[in-house]
Amino acid sequence: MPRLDDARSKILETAQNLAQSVGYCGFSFRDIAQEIGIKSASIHYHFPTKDDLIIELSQKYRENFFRQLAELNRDSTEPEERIKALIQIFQTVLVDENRMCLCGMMAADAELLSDEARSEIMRFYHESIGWLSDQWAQLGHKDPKAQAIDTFVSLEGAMLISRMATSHEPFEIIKKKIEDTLLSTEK
Amino acid sequence: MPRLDDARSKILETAQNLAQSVGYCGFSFRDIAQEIGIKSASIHYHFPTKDDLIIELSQKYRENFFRQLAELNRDSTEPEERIKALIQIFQTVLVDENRMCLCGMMAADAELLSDEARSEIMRFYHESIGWLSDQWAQLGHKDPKAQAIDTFVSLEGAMLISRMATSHEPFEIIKKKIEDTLLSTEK
DNA sequence: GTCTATACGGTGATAGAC
DNA sequence: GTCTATCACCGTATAGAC
Repeated sequence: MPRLDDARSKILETAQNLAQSVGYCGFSFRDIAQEIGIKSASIHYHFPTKDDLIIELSQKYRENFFRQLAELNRDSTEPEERIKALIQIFQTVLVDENRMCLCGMMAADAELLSDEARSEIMRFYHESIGWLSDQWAQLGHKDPKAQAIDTFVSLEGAMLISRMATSHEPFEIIKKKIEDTLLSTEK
Repeated sequence: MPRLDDARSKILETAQNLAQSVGYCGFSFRDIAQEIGIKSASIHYHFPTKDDLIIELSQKYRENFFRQLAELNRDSTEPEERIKALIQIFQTVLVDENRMCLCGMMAADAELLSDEARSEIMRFYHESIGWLSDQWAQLGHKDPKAQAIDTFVSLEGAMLISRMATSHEPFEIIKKKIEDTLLSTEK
């Protein structure tokens, strides 16, 4: 994934990192501005309101996430490997970057978001469940949608609690649980 | 649980409800003040700083929570029933009050909290895992601590995502999964 | 596109009257 | 204990120069 160095992309990238670290109202335009070395007024040129920024940031996050999943669908023949790769994406965000999934973080802030921003986050959730349902269905799971929701919700909870507890143990346990379910799911 | 009507208790109760709805930086002293019909300066008399308020609020939340669990230990002879009752506590918070568990919400805000406030939230987590481990151990689970963490993390994730998606489906699925595990755990 | 300057409400917090 | 008044600061946002 190429990192564009134009201001607009920098703003989006920095805002996303902050949103995944401290949530919607935990960062300001001035925080973003300081991080990338411009003034907060310049950000308003690209994104008139904070809501505009959050919406586009969430769209980009979703598009990027499902682009990765689409690559998994192309590269991996086995749904089992794809689900493991999804877990790895979340693990990298948690362990290497010490951040929450944007969806989980914005879920906590749901009551503070505009309807449009919240819809964008909901779309991330529903598309994730759709993708996971497909994988579990291909594996012959008897209730793929329930298993998909279980998988997603457990991973989000694991990231949330692991970050707070400054321990990767919760994530590792959920990861192992999903892998055990993969092993016990008959094809 | 008796509701005290002195100002201090009202402040704590209102602040807790707000914290569970919109998180640490989603509410202000003025929000609390308006809700209970006093001025924000009066709150500072009882709690000099917002950090003081959050710390005491978190302590009270934890004490109240584990008081309920202690009652379960006294009233229910079966660990199975106790775990179901724990799920019911979270379900009431989510469904009837449309709120997050305070621990999960503060977990999202972890980077914004003082060390002391964060320690208080971590203590809630660790005591929860301790209690759940005991129950699963009594049921003869082969890895009670891992199952305890799985249970807790899944419930937190379920509350987080259910609230965002305005659907109780994720919570219901996690609830059923835990109940299935209860059924399949040999004594 | 980015800047300076500024508006203006919200925020935690304090001083002092009652 | 609660109030009014006030503070310094931070928040989003805008106007207009360059």
